[in-house]
Amino acid sequence: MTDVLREALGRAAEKLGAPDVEFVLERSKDTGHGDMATNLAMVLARVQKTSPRAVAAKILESLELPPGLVDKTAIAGPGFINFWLATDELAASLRAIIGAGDRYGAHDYGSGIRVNVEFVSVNPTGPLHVGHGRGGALGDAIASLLEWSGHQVTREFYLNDAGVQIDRLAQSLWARVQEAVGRSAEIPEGGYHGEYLRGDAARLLEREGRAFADLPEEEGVRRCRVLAVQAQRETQDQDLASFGVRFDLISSEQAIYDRGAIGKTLALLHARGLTFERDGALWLRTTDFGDDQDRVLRKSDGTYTYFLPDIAYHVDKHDRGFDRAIDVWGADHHGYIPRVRAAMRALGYPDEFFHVSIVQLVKVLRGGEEVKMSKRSGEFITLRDLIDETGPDAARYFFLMRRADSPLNFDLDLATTQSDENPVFYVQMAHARMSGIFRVAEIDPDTVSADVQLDALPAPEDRELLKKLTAFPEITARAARELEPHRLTGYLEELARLTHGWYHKCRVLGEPPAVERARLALARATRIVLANGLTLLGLTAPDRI
RNA sequence: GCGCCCGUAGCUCAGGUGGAUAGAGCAUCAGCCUUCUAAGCUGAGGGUCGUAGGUUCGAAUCCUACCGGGCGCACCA
Repeated sequence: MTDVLREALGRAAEKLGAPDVEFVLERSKDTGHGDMATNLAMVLARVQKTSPRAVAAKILESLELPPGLVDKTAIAGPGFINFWLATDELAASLRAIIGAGDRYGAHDYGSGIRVNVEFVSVNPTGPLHVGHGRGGALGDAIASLLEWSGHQVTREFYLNDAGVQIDRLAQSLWARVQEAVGRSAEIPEGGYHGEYLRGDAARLLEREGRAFADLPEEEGVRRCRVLAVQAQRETQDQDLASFGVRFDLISSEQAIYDRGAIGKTLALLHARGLTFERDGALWLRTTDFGDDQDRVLRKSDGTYTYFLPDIAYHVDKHDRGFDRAIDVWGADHHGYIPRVRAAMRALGYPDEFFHVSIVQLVKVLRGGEEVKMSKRSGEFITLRDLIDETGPDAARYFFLMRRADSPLNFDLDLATTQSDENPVFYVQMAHARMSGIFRVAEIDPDTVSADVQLDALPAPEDRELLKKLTAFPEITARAARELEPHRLTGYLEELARLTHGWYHKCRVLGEPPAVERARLALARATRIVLANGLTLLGLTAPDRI
């Protein structure tokens, strides 16, 4: 309906001699301002140097609207034009919601666009902590939003299974193995002190036999390299699975080395004349592409920096045919963005190809006090601990309810509260209440007819709730375009508030038949939108709580 | 020192491609239970949108400077 109105306004602007003017058509924030509002007159007035209200009057004169769309128009404030939508138009929206069902809010504008969303991508050196949980929730939600707008999405995890940190992990595990058979052993400098390696060592000995500990150190450590990574990956996968996050592909850094992608990437950059040698090292001239200093690709000792395999990995994403590569990174990596972007430009990729969403830190609060985390000592709140305490729904919701680039306070007490103060509970409760109506009536909601007389909805709350439902597709589109799932949690809370208010004020069952039928349809539509929003974010939509 | 992010109600935060009287939740205060879940609802108070300039008919939003907080500035990963 907004499209029809927008086109009509565009044609009116054309008649007034401004064919390509950009204007805003939005939902009115205030019910006194009708259902829709546009600033078209004010924008035109600026160009034509006349009074906005006078222009608004001219627009309304030349505006040709199809019948049955708008009941009433008004010029208001500094020159806004407000529209009151006809009841028939709202009735059509109700039918559209019910007709689309679990696809209501989906779009197809992303059709044919292939997107790679890479997230979590934590080193396989220990369990996931809460920060990874936020990245996981965000990446998964971004991926889902893009799918809902028609994109073809691959969820990918980049596994840093090469490099010096894996050596230290292997040495640390070997030390725990020695310890487990009663020998004294030291965790190496920069190694991993966490308790989890003790458990891994015990399981390893059980599986491989006690003789494993008697291997020569070199061989023992070598085998620990593989076994340690495997053990951490298993734990991480279990944690992610119970969090409802699943990947289409795990990409290994080691594999990038093994298949010679490093050399190819180097050759690619060299062929473009963008590398140079200085002080025995090989550099990439990233300053030509917006970075504030050039970066080393190959150190003077002959080994590669992390930067080079990372470029190779993104080349690989590009070669696999993705139109966009979206990376979800922790805030501590944001300084790394300019050099990777520079590398992408150096390779001639369009700027839209590479995007990074930064996730800020999570502060966990209990009883109003911060729960301190220290990775160095090996004591930190793991994602597992968090899920065990709050359940996956609350954890996911809390991670998503703030903008990713602002720090998050995760209030454990609030997340586990079964009351309206808890936003997850509040939204799920709204869904459960809608389901409750059908349960009591002993009606299958999917059989409720959408073909109802909207005049039979007597309360303003009926109309307000329905209008809110019709905003859902705009919210999913905006959230997908901006890669901002928090827009959806915010919308769901607003919708839940209206739903609870409507439920309280407007009875459904036992009303006159026409009213009951209309409200059953409205309850069905509300249930659909709440369920779609929750499902999209990876949460359950319970029928009872 | 340089770069990026942030600064909005007592608290936690939306709004940020310039638009109408700056919003929500929590907290506070005042009310409301013969109900399809009170696990709920209604109302009130509460603001120099960090500060100072600038652009504009119009700035929380854009620009500049400054103040405060976070993160980053490796031939680490």
